Amino acid sequence: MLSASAKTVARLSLYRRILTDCAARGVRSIYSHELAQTLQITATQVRRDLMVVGFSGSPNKGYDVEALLGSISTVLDRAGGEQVALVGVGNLGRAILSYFQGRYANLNVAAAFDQDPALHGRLIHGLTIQPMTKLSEVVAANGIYTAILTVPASEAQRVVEELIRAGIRGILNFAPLTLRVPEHIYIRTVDIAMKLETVAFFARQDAAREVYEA
Amino acid sequence: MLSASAKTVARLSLYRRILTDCAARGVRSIYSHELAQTLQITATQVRRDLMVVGFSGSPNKGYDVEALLGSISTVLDRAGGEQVALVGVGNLGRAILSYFQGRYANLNVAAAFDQDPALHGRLIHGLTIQPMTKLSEVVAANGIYTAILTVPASEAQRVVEELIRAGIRGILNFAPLTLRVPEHIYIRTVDIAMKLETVAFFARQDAAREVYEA
DNA sequence: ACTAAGTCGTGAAACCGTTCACGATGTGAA
DNA sequence: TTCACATCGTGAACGGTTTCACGACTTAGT
Repeated sequence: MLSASAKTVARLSLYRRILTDCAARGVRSIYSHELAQTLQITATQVRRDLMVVGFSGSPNKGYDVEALLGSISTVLDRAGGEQVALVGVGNLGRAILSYFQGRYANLNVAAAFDQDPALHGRLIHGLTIQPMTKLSEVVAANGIYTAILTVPASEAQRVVEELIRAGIRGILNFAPLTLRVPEHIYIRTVDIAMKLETVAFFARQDAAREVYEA
Repeated sequence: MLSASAKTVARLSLYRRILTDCAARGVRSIYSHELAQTLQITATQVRRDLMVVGFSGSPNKGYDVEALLGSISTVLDRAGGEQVALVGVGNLGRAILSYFQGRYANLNVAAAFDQDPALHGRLIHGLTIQPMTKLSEVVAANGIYTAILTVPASEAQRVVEELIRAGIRGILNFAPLTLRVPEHIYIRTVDIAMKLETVAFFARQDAAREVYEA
């Protein structure tokens, strides 16, 4: 069993994206410093990460693009492709559905749910919106264990409990609050307002610094 | 000049959200461990962060909610409210516009831009979409230095250069690539596909662990 | 007034992730 | 073949963040 940190896994995903692009352009091999430069990290970092997946390059040719792609995919991908459920088909949910529409070969939003009866049965970005009551059934039938949660903050805790009951073990949450989940559930929250506030803060600091240093 | 790390600033934003809620419910004071529990971090972490903003509580009453709110807001907020531009009014851009619509008193999306002439002049979620050529003018006129970038990956690097030329110093990027920006520009990328892949990876690991440990 | 209980503020330690530094390795040129 | 060179793999050092541990403080109860 491979033990990689969340940061390493995240970077592996980014390496793969670059490698896929390289492969498409016919590039056969790549050096750690090339990958590093594209992502604006250090070459050592890249080599460390690849060490984690147990991949070796050659001191002269660097890394074989196809082989590395395969190696990373073995680590990141689920056989048969990762099937994901999206819960909460509001504006953000739709945007995400649209974004994933056939974009990634191994990462597919396979079902979409909403509690609003007005949406049930409607076809949105290629998926028929289903009622929450179908959750367990669909999740089990499709071998889904990962969900994208795009419901209002007020609903999120309740819905997350439904998800877990239905067998979901990994959740990407967009509701701006900290959800309570059992130990064995992996959950990451993307808090856009918080991120934006952070960006604004540092943009302002830089402005101030310029002023003071002038 | 206050020197806080990005992580601390991010948490301050979250503390404030909780405190705002407390204030609305009439709660007068709060202990570090209460804030900690809500965010699922440690009480020490909370106290450290508040140390950074120079706020003191009392050993018996904890922190005064109103006073702490004011203190954090002094650090995070820009006088008159933060004005932000959104560039790229596709599905995700619209979802974000809709989300910020009057939701935060001190954080306002003040202008939206797109390169598509078909969108120019159209009113979407309360904003009239403007052509990119208006960027400099509008940014200068509204004192904007922060932007949300929701354009396709293929356009992102070009657009980010336009933003910087127009005076933007902080960028929240949703395009799935690493953008090249000068030293003094603060940029954060939210890469949804990468995040989802990470979540799926760990959800799968946990599943495997359960199986092996059983 | 004194004690017990609970929280705050913070120096020091621990932890994790990144970077440095360098030996090992493979390749091409003389 | 041998040398010069560039990159790889990795133990050790480093730096930033979190957590521990504990003295200081405040209040309530006796």
